[in-house]
Amino acid sequence: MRRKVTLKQIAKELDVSISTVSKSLRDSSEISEETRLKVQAFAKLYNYKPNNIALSLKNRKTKTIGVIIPEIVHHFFATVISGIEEMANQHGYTFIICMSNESFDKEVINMEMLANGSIDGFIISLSKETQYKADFHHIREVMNQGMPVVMFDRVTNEIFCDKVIIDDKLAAYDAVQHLIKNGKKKIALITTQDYVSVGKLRTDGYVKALLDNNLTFDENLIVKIDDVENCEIKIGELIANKAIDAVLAVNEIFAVTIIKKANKLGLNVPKDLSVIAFTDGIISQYSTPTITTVSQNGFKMGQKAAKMLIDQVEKDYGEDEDIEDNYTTEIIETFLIERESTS
Amino acid sequence: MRRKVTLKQIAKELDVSISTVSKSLRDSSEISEETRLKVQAFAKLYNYKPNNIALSLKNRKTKTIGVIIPEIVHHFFATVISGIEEMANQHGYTFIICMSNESFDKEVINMEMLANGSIDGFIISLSKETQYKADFHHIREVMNQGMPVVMFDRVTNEIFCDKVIIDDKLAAYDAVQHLIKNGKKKIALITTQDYVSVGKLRTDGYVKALLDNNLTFDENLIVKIDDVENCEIKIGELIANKAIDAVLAVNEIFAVTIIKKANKLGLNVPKDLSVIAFTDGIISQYSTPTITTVSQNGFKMGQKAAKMLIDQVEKDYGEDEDIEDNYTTEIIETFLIERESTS
DNA sequence: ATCGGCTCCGAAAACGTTTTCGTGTTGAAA
DNA sequence: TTTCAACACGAAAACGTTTTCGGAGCCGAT
Repeated sequence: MRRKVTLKQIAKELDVSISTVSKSLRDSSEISEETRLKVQAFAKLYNYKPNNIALSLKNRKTKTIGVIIPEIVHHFFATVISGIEEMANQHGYTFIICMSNESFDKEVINMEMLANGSIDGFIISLSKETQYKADFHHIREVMNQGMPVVMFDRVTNEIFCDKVIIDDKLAAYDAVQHLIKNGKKKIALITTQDYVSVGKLRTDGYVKALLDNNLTFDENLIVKIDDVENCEIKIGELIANKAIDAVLAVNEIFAVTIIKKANKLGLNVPKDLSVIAFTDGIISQYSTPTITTVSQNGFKMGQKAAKMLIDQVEKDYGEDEDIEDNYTTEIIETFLIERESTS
Repeated sequence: MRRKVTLKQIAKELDVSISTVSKSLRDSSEISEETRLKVQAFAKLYNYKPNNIALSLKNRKTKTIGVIIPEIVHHFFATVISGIEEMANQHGYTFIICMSNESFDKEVINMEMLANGSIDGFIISLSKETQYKADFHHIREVMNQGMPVVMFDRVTNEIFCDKVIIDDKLAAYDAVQHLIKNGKKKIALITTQDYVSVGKLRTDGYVKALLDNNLTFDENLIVKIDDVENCEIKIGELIANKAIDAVLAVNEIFAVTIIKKANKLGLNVPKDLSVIAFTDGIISQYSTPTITTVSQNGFKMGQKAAKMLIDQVEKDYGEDEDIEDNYTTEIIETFLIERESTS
């Protein structure tokens, strides 16, 4: 149970100064070869590794990213994390994950908790409640302290910072276009409440596609669901009463739910009802029938977000105070993965 | 863009010493009420928060847990993380996640990367490759440095440390028993290679259940799959050639795959073929039919693991060197969630 | 006047690094 | 013999805390 060895201990043991040890290990030319080798050998023997915390304190850089997401038991977010980890790892960064559980308060607490020097910057996807309240003071706070922030997927126009998103409106537009091309005329939309940024945009795209194709836009064909738990009822009503022939769902759960309902009613998917879902996750790949989805490429989003953040962090270092606030918004391309739920 | 304010700055501004500021903020009785309030007001105004890194250095405790898992885009592991986060948060801990991607080398690198003082202890689930190689020197290494380690799910008997697992053998036994009770006689097992600890145990349970019920144990009814990608072929052969009436699958993917194959052959699940899967994830809940699963309760596993680790970390603090090495292994109870794939 | 005991505060060490700036010792050139 | 550079190394500051210890200054008691 030998505890970690420090420079001081090595110095004492070898009867040289701490500086000499440090320099030796960093191959400084100030040190004679003899001493250098001696120190290096000793350090290797005792498996010396510089203490990260001490380095962080000294350099005022932790090489750690704070990631705040609504939840982690969620294919899309898990995929984003995966992308973040890849990029972070590549650049020698680690990351701390906090979950807001869609709660505003927890989001705030987590940010404050990490903003005390523990991390170099944030990657965040806003909680529903935060988007609902439209209260972003905590984000401004950390940015004011000079901490870079990158938002992904659930973003807001009220904050100027780097962002990574997909073109939700266009993606929805294209999906609906695809359904129309296949002869569908009565297309429903199952989405979330409008305060969720991506939900609103997808609705816009859906509406635009209908109008551009001279289809009547029927308000009643849009089902807005606030809670995944109780989606069954509303979706059940939709399929039972509206004689629709296609559906665009903003997530997999909604999609698989309506497919199940349709099957129960003796409807065939995709013949009687075509279904497209946002978020290409595990459900779409393994449900019966498999579901056509809009691929969000969470992995790439994570990579981009991490890259942007790291660039910001390391840029800060050079320019000191007069940072040009030219933030960019990266748009990740989406594409339709066609499976059995459309024909 | 005011950067974070420090004790030193406050001290200078108020023309007192750093000690006075520190003590004031910690409500020390050494400081007069007047000074104390003045300092506190000033600190509040400038939104002072103690620098975490400095505290970590001073206390030689980071209040950070290192979590190493094979992958994160995986329902079970994501759930465990969720449990860890809950417990960690409750105790004021944060955690850093690293993925081994089932690679031994990456597992080692990640551990070494974090063992330099960045964290107080590890929670780890071994990578497949590590279990295959049975090389655990990196775990021993960090433990020798006095860093607590807790393993979960994918564990090894060769390391003595706290562990959190389910009783895989018993769970498999119970699942098979359930199938037998329902009149099934020719029960197949779709599992992984034996070096994966849980795979081996589940096989043992499967075999024992058969023998205890005087059913013939047929080696050919066990399909061992190394790679999820190519599972379709082997599973297809099983269902086509063996005239089985039930299956125990060690994960959801295998289960849903055989269900799909069965459907294609015109077999009805559960009537012609009953299916039980390990790991209660999202697929089982939404596939058609929904799948009966052995619930592993990843959330609870995460909680327990985090609790055990935190206890170790904070115990160390008191007892110094003569730590009683009485490690415990927590067994999380499992239960069968009956759904449509069994009758 | 001296002493003891408060109250209130500051200096300094410590955590483990890196880096700047001295400084002492050589050897060679003048 | 003096002078000067080159070489090899050490002292100390800095990062931001907390905490121990040592005083001042003051008041009341001897």
